[in-house]
Amino acid sequence: MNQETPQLHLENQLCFPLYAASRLMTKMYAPLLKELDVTYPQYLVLLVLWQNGEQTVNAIGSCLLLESNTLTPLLKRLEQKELLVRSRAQHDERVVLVKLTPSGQALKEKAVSIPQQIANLFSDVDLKEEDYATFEKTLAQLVLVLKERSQEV
Amino acid sequence: MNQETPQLHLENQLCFPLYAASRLMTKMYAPLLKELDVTYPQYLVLLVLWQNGEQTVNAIGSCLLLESNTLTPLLKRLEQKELLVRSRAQHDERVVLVKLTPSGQALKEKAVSIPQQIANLFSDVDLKEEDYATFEKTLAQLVLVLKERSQEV
DNA sequence: TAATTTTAAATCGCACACGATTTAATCGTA
DNA sequence: TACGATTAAATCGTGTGCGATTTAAAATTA
Repeated sequence: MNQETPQLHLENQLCFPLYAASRLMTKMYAPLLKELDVTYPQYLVLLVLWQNGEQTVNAIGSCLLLESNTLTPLLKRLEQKELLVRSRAQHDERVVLVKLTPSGQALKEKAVSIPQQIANLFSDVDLKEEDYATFEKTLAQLVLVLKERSQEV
Repeated sequence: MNQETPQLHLENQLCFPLYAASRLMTKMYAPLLKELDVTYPQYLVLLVLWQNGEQTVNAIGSCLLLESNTLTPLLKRLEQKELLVRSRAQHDERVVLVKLTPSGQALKEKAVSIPQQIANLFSDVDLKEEDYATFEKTLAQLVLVLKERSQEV
């Protein structure tokens, strides 16, 4: 069809492979997360809580680049599952503290094997160690740059 | 906090940087796409139509890795904006053909500058040409592998 | 040909994302 | 101490994504 504007071809965009990879990767996690009865974004919140313990909605958001408009409903769902509790901070009533329940903490034991299970799904992929290292590093750099850019008002 | 399970640390996941990069990248496009009055997924559909011309819902979906459950409502919105028309194929009434309207075709002229504008936003980023090439190649490989895996039933 | 299976979209329900606004608490300053 | 500005969550509305199901048409097969 249109050969005059290759810059608009799907395969020449950086954005699309990122969008595709992100969604496909999430789908790989789906069957594993089903065992935990959580969604992928809920899993990310749990990762943050397992790693850093009790913290504010904003703190979780700054880890995951999400805001209260997304987090509040998500946290309410995790609260309904009794994986965490939300409470107003005493020293500042604006702040909501999020803390794992014992059952939320315990769920970590079921989650520890997930990274290895995901890695196993890639075990047969022939990818140069070196190229993968470059990939991870460049991706991290990209995220950093994008974060900077998005904060510029 | 928890030093015993580094495999669950956010920074050690591959999935999270992909998720973050995808969302941040979409946000970079937002102000440019606002000029066209389309969303990012709508823009992707237009890219496919500009590139390949009239085609079925399934064909668009296989380019973008989306299915009719996502595409049908999205295409209806683009139809309401009069950027495209949907019609049943005569030879097979199950199939819906999607075709740009003149105004949908014309919108391409406003879109051609977008890739360059995005590139300009990265112009000051110090990234080795070579590393970026490796990055793009590895990302494309990753998407291929993930596509294969997701098709395995 | 008639019954069964397959296929393409559409529909449904739920859970994100996110821009924009609102609410309530705290801060900063005159 | 008032009072406007700032801050943290919550709320609201729209638009995806996607698993699951439904609908209707076409293909296959008994």
